[in-house]
Amino acid sequence: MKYSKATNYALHIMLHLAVTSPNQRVGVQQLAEQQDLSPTYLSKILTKLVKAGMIESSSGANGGYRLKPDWENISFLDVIHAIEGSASLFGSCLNNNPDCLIQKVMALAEEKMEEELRHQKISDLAKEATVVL
Amino acid sequence: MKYSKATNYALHIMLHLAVTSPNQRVGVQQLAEQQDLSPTYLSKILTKLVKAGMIESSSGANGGYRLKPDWENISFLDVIHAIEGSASLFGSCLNNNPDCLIQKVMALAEEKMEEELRHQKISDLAKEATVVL
DNA sequence: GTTCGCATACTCGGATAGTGGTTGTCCGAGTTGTGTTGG
DNA sequence: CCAACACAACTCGGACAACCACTATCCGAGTATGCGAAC
Repeated sequence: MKYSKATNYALHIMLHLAVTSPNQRVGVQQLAEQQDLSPTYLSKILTKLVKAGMIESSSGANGGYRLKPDWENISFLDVIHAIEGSASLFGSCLNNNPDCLIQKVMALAEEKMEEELRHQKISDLAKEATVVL
Repeated sequence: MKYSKATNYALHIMLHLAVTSPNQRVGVQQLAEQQDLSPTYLSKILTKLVKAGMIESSSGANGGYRLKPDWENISFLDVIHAIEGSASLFGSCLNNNPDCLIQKVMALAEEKMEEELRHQKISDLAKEATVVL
C-alpha cells in the first residue's frame, strides 16, 4: 500500500507552479527539467490535472500549462484524487456484507486522513515555501 | 493506492478468532473454509501474523493457529503493519529533501489515520460482533 | 504394559506463475506563433 | 505593405513495453499425535 510516484510528482508540480508562476504558462520540458523526470511521462500526469480542472493547457508555440484562476482553493486531497481516483482505500468487504464492522472502522480512519488532506490547500503551502521546493 | 486483500483477510481472520475461539487452535483448512479463500494462500498470511507475534502456530496433528495470550491489546494498526509493512504511505521526497513541505503534510495526514487505527482494538470489535462477522 | 514404528494430519517455506497497476517511452497528429517570401 | 506559406515549438493521445507487487498454487520437508504391533 503506497501512494504512487505520480501523486508525488503532481503535488510537487502544483506547488512549483503556485510558488514560481501562478499566472504564466510553463512548458512540459521546463517543468520536467525542474522536477527531474521525463517530459513525456510528466505530460500524462498534467493531462490528468487538466481533466480535473486544476490547470489549463494551451497548444502551439509558447504553449504550456498554467494554474486555473481559482487555483487557491485546491487542496491536497483534490490533487490526490485527480491522480489516484477517488476510490476508497479499503475495497468493499469480502462477504459483501454492508454492515461489516471492519469496513466501517477502516472507512472512519480513512476519513480522518482525508479530512486533514482536504483542509490543506496548496496555496497555503505556497506562502510558506518561497524558497524550499 | 489501495490496501491489499491480504490485509482485509488478516483483519477478518483476527476478528473471527477473537469472536469464536480465543483459546482454541484452529486449522488452516477450517479458517480458509469460513473466509472462503484458498488454504495455501491463507497460510502465507497467517505466517506473517505469527512472525508479528499476534498468533502462535503448532505443527503436527491437532495443530493450528491460536491467538496469543496478550491478544486483547492488538490494534487494527498492528495487523495492518504486520501484513503491509510499516513503511510510510508516501515514500521519501523525490529531491531527497528532508524538509520537504509536501512530505510533512502527507506524514501528518497519515498519522491522523494511524492514530485512529491504533486506537481501535480487535478485542473491542469482537465484543460488538458476536453475530456479524 | 511398555516401547517402537508407522500412518496421519498438520504447518512451514521455497519455487513458480498469472494478473494488474505503475512507470515510462515512442511516435503521429493537431495547434499556434513567427518569420519569410512573393505579389 | 500584406497575404499566403512554411517552419518550429508545443501539446495531445494512443500504442506499447518493462517492471514490480499482489494474488494464488503446488509441492517437498519437517513435526506432532495417535494407533497398533512386537517384545
